[in-house]
Amino acid sequence: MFDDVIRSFAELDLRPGQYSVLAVVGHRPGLKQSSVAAALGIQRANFVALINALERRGLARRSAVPNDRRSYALHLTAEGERVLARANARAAVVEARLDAKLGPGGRARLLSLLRRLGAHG
Amino acid sequence: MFDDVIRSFAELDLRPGQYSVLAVVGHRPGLKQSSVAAALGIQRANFVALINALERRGLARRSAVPNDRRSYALHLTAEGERVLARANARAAVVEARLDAKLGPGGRARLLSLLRRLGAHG
DNA sequence: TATTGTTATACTCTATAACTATA
DNA sequence: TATAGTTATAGAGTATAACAATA
Repeated sequence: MFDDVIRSFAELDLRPGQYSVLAVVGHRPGLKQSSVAAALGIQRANFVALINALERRGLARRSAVPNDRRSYALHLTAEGERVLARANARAAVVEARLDAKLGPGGRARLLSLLRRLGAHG
Repeated sequence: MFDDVIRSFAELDLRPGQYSVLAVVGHRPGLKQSSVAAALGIQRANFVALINALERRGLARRSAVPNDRRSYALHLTAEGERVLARANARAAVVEARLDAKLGPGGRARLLSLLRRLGAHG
């Protein structure tokens, strides 16, 4: 299933981790670099190369934060928004395939069970 | 959940992949090295270091196969059986924790849904 | 003192190509 | 020709320590 996701994004030259960054930054523009990393469970040391690559490709950009010269705020470029939209479309196709396999209500039942696994205690 | 498994085996100095090898070889002694690798979805090139480590620790051993001098048959040593038994006990504890989180019948429902995800088509 | 971004480094898992010795 | 085991190598992903700039 994860390989299916990887193949699906490969045509956009996007790794799953890169897609998750685009999705978070697209949904909440202006978040600090380390906040995005934390939201995705990525350590900030490892996040640097990730955001570097997206910035080099012109999909995301760092911008200065007023009142805190240590931080960068992250935004998508117009091209980044376009790539994110195309990736979302592909993700929807993968999800539809999953739903077809799981049957009606299957996804909700699966997510409910998986949430319990993550519950603390 | 996977981190829980890793922590649980760490006290036996066993990685999840090593445990899976012990489990397969313990359950079906005499399988060829490449059959065990294939059964676990591990490429034979990467399996070499894995089985080397288990053999060096005295948990598993390679033995000659009659009529095919290319192959090795894999078996557990007495110590390997003991470590496997202790690992199985720890795995049972982890499983009990999972069952407690999932509730009655939860595991069966979860496995049923996951099996559908793996179904071809 | 603590935090942000960064670099360097190391370890695990995985993937591929190529070799050898057998079949 | 094909297969079993092996070696070498490279790429991701991830983890920790340490540093400079800033708070």
